[in-house]
Amino acid sequence: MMVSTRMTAPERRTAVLAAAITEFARSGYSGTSTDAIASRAGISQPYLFRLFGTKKDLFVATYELVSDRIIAAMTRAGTGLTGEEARDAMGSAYGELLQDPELLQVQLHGFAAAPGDPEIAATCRKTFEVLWHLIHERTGISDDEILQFFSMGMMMNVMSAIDLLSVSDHWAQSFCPTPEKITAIQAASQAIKNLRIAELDKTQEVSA
Amino acid sequence: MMVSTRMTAPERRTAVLAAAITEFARSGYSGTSTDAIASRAGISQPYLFRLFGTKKDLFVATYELVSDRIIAAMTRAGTGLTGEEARDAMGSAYGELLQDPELLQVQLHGFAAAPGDPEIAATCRKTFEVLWHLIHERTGISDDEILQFFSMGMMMNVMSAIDLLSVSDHWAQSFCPTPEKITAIQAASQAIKNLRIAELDKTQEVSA
DNA sequence: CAAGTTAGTGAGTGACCACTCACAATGTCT
DNA sequence: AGACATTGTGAGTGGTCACTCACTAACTTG
Repeated sequence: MMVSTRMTAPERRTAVLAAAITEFARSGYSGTSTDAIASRAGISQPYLFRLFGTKKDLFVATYELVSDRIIAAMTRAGTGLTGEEARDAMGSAYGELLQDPELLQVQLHGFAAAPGDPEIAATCRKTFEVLWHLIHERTGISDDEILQFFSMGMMMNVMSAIDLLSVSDHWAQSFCPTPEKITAIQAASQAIKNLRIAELDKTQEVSA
Repeated sequence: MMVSTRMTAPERRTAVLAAAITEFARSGYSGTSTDAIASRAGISQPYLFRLFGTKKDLFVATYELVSDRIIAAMTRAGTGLTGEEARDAMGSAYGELLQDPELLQVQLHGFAAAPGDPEIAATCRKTFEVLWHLIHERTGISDDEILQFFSMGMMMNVMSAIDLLSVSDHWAQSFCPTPEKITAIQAASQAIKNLRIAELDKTQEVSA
């Protein structure tokens, strides 16, 4: 019936990771079933275990992929610049990730899962370490400024998770780092919400 | 066998909420079983459902209690002060919560659960709103400064979750907001870790 | 003490979940 | 064409989970 598109194992792994980002972003480590990831990736659930071994291994791999993408985006933004220019460029690069909230949300779910799992906690600390040195070396800003830089990043993670910018009141909009981006981010936020609703409808259709 | 200490329902509710804070802090919304909370609270699991109706209702109640405590701590710190003095006092009050990480971790788990549950997301936004107005009215600082204030708070939530201050390298210690508190916080972090290990041992004894 | 109310539990139930194993389909190489 | 390796799945399995129901134990009030 279904035309089976065979892939190489590495190809399939990256496809599974893409699905895992979406599912883990929404429901977190414990809240996501391996079944949900497998069916989103278009493979059977047993094969997912052959590719990744364990749910935790898959989560860590997903988290690390997300971290790599974030680090890559910031590195890209900072190349050729130094000092505060580099800092600002890297900061905006992180801010632009708000428009693709899945990455930030997976990161947040890594942090949230950390108190219950030392291995995940260690992975999170490792990416902190890499990012700290990246910023330190590229920008040369002070420790305090790096702390503020990270803080703003964590704030954005949370903002994207609780969809803060969907509130139109002044207090909520005042969280938007750069006013001229408000409309773009709101549009993105709305688009994602529509996508989710559409998906929900689809699920209901199927189960009906 | 067990001497049953009967309580009134409200008393029992607060006892259950205390247990829920501990369990949800460690394992989050999906990762925590109602059984774990009930047995920590010393009651049967069916009675937990009679008291709270639903796991989600219990989580929201726990999150709201935590928020109330955080807001109370900051309000207490800020009374009698204005402007930057009030801001600094409230900031240190939040910083001191690092020594009792359960509150910050429950908050973080609320944020993490938000993308998967609109009701939880709305609850999180509500506490953001209350806190924003509290800070705005008590300190009168600018919107940007409030953003920075919140950002630092979110940073501390994450720091406590991934136990960042347990790393002794310079980059990690540079995240500690006030150097003179390092030893106190590290001591607290170590004490909590010991507690957890002791608990784990106890569990293993029981199951052995 | 009897009647009523409130606190509390033992024993399930159906659904789901991480993970396994034996086996099939599809390619590649000679 | 046949041997071999790789990709992939159907059908489970033991365990856990949120939640329910019928019931008992204890306090309160007249």
